[in-house]
Amino acid sequence: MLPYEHFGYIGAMTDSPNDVTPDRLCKADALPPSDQHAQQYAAVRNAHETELLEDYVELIADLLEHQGEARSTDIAARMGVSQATVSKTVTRLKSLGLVSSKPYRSLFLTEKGEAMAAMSHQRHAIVLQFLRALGVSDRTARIDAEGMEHHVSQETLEIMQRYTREQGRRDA
Amino acid sequence: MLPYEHFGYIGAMTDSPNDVTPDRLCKADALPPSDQHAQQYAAVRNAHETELLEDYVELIADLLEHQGEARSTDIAARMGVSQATVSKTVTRLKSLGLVSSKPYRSLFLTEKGEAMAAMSHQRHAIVLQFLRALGVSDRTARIDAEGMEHHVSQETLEIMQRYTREQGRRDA
DNA sequence: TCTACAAGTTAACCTTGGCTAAAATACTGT
DNA sequence: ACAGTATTTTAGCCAAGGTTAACTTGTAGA
Repeated sequence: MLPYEHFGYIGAMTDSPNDVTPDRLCKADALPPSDQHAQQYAAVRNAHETELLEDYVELIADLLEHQGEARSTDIAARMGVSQATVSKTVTRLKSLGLVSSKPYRSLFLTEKGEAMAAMSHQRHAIVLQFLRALGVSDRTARIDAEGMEHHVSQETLEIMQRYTREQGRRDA
Repeated sequence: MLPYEHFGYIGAMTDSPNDVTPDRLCKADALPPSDQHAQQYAAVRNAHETELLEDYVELIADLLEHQGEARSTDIAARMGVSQATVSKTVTRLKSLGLVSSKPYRSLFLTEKGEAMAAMSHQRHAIVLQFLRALGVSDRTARIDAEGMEHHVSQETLEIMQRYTREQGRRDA
């Protein structure tokens, strides 16, 4: 069974179709020009390339901070993946100059890796806080943030940040 | 050069670090339990599996609607990939029962494919409208929506929808 | 100390999603 | 009708990210 079959959103929507597709997005809405359309997909593919690397680096930074060291076992457990997979990915991270380590020893971030981790962490935090400020439950916000963070442009990040800030003021 | 190096978000943030990391997310913030953490990543991997399929199916539906037929050439141009890639992916879509076609002929969606396309389209529309309602520019909203749509849970979708609706009322 | 168990690595394999180049099929215009 | 062009498919290549199984290394306890 395909994952999407679990999603079951269609049923939940049929009662208010007008809210879903206002005029500017309904049937008559034309397709964007091919080249622009292609650029959108290219952006997504581009994001995919670094997504996993960012997740690793971010996780390694978190482990270093909270546990004092970053071990493959922990990464494997937290990523829900086998140790062999971690080992292979770490090799790649090393070849990209993001991570350093001696064989059979725990992992460290290079300067480049730390920069990436810091950026990733910021982005993650902004998206997570935004979702919570919107009213999304903590559990869901965490899951969604994990997936969304790599696809949010700087423009949108700034807007999310502003929203979160204003929302906080409103509560106070 | 890694794609993330183009992003350059760190510089933009250093002036207001307090807005970025409030107490509950700052250094002291503990890691979630391993198994829950693993589930988050699993959810992302799961989304990745269907992402591309959904994009294809959604695009095929759009082409059928706006151009009357869905040809590999158009898909290749719009996705920004080679025709060979399209051909291979379409083979997979057929084996999954989402698309049907005769060799060297244009493509159709099965019932299952249409259901997926409809769901995908709805989700896409909700996210896009939400971003625009937030104040994101059209160009950016399109790009971000394309990447984000596959990672937004139903709970968040409903909240986005409500926000967009209320925002619309406020404007009126 | 040395033996067992835990942790890390390596090898061999799979699928997906890209690519190019070449072959097969469909379409169009004279 | 058929020659030439456009489209689609096939074959062979590659890298990424996953797996299991077997091997190496590190470490802690008797």
